[in-house]
Amino acid sequence: MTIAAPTGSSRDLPHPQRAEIRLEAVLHALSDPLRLQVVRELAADGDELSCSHFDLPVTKSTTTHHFRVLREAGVIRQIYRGTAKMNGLRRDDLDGLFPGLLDSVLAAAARQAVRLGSR
Amino acid sequence: MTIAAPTGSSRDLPHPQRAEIRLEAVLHALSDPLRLQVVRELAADGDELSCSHFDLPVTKSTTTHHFRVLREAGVIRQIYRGTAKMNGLRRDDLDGLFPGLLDSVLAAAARQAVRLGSR
DNA sequence: CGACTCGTACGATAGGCATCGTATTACGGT
DNA sequence: ACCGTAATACGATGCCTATCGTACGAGTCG
Repeated sequence: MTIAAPTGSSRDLPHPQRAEIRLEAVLHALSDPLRLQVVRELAADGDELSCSHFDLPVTKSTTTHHFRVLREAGVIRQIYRGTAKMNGLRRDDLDGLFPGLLDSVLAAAARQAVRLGSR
Repeated sequence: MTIAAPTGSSRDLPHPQRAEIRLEAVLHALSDPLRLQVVRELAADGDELSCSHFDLPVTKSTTTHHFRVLREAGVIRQIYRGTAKMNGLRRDDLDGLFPGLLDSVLAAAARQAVRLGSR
């Protein structure tokens, strides 16, 4: 065990395995407007985005908290890339576990955004 | 306006109109295991069910609370029918607002039920 | 090295919520 | 008219959570 850091970074974050992801936790994670917005942007971009890319109307502490909720629910995957932390949707795992769910939620969110003030 | 009670009952419950239903509220309502279970049974039955039909591991007070959350989120419709209160899924409204969402969630719940101890 | 940036950790706080128990109201039947 | 049943209302309680502020740790670049 002399080797501590497998991939080069000394920091690594706990992610639930695919089989550990619970539907209720996913729904709960998505039921917050801030977090749903983050997920929508991640899905729209399709790639990894840094935490600082998002311009959320809360402090950095709160932002960290929301990202952790999403990660612990299994919705996103976070990895450190130098000084930034990159966030990516776990689309493969979610689609594998709950086919169509993520797309339905994203479509619903998009529809509602149009229905309300859009923006 | 001499007629007060349209359908015969003096009690009526506040329901959000279709346009008032918010995705976040729906997701939050479905993120509770008890409530998700109720919605699954309602969807399986396809018809209206009385509150007392459900055998939830909580007291009646708590049951009332959960049904109210579902109703106020716009997930179910409740009407008094004599001494019982019948509950029905607002499938038409939900499908109209968020096509495919409800079915995805139900399918996801069914899959997870099989994946875990089923029952 | 030193300074700056990104994000975490920890504490504190206030509000929400799931839960209960008990008292109360509304209907239906005897 | 009376009782039983279905469900609500209300108050209490303890937990969860969204939010903040400040202090700290890890990397990057001058």
